[in-house]
Amino acid sequence: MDRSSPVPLYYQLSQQLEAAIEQGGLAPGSLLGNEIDLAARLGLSRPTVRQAIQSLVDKGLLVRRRGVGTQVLHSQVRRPLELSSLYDDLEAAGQHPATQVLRHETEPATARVAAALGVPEGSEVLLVERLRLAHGEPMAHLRNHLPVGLIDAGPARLEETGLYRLIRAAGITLHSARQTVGARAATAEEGARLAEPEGAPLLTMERTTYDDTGRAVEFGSHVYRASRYSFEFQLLVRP
Amino acid sequence: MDRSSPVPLYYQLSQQLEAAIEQGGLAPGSLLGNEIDLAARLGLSRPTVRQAIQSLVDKGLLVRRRGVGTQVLHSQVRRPLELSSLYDDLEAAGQHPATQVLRHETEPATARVAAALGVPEGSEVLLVERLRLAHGEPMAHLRNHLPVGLIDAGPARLEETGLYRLIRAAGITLHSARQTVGARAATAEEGARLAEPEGAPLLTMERTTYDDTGRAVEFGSHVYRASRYSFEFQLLVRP
DNA sequence: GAGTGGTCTAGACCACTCG
DNA sequence: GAGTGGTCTAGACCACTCT
Repeated sequence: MDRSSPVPLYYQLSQQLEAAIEQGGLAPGSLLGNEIDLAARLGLSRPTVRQAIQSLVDKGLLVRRRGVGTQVLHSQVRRPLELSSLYDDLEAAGQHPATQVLRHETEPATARVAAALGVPEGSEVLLVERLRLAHGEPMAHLRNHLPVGLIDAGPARLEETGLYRLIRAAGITLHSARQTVGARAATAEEGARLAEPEGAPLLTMERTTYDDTGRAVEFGSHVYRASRYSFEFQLLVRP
Repeated sequence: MDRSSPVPLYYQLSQQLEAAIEQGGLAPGSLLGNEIDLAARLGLSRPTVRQAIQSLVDKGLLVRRRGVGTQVLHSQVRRPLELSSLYDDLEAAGQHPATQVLRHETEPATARVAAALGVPEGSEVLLVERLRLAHGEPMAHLRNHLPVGLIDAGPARLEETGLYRLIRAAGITLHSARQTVGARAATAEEGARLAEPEGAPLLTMERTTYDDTGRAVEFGSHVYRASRYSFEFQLLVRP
């Protein structure tokens, strides 16, 4: 432990434990050893050690049982559910994402957009409509509405990166999002845009994203080719 | 605060605060007052008050800012993402769910089922195949594979309640699940089962559920009528 | 009965935000 | 500079599990 570091001690410890688990130093199913000894060995207080362990329990890497001990989970999978960026996901998967900006303009908010963003109906909002490609093939059609003035990026920057990065770059801290995922058949127009036949199944996602004060910063209506894309995520049960 | 109760003090406090927020006693955007005063007023120590507040921050009801204070979120929506039971969801929505058990038997595990459940390929596993109805209309076709002996419920009990309730009733603590949500066109057979035309869009979900030791307890391949059902959930951003 | 995690206390110092 | 949350300590007692 490095006491001169600005990184909190509990966080240093949780990262060391996580690394040990990921790299197999702590085998799945093995016991971690009790908190008191661990605290004494590291020269930390018990609450600090507990805080480190609790953060890994919250992440789903450890399980604690009263009277038994703290155990490394047999988990086959990791990766938590995150508020993800399609652009970043594709890039991380080596899919070479690209973006075509189809529209980038302000328009009066419809009732639905106004309700989602919490602005008056008819007030001006920014509409960004994009086609997302992977390996040069269309993957998804993305329509987003944002409050005007939230980001100052033009079409050029939108073609280089994802929307979430631009929102974060504007100093906004994302906090939560409400999503609805469904499916429907492609219209002729949608099919032409996504290189799918009319009637092909499409995955739809509507999402409203909120910042850390609870204000809506983005409302998206997205359509994905079901033949090329599915949502994958991990849920934790609330205790 | 009731010190004679077996309910932890931090939990009593977090429930009181949550109730005050839900019922509007604490307005969105308002500050909670500092921890020290709150602790003194309630006769608690500061770490105990912090634990209560932190649990609500984790739930997404409050936001804390160093140097500023603790604020009630302007949140428009609540309901966290949970490992949900379709049966319970429909029942809570007043949709009068019902179940037809189509199959309930053991069979040798296919490679895919074996990999998901972590059992040898070809070993016997329980297959439960059900049709879920709402208001008497088909909603979804549910296929689940489980380790044999995990639950001892026959078809009769499966028609009365959801699978998760039976698993929990068997003394198993659910911990996490890995889900994949996609879409595809209905085959003729699927269409007939769900009262949809062939080629109609269907929502698909595959899910492996794990207990608190990390062992897989259930693998499900489910198909929902996209015209009747969509997934709705809220995500929190990891700090 | 021994060992574990769960809860709780009463302090302390620091980093940050704001006026 | 005043006020806030963030971190940390060194104890204490309790509830539970297992042998």
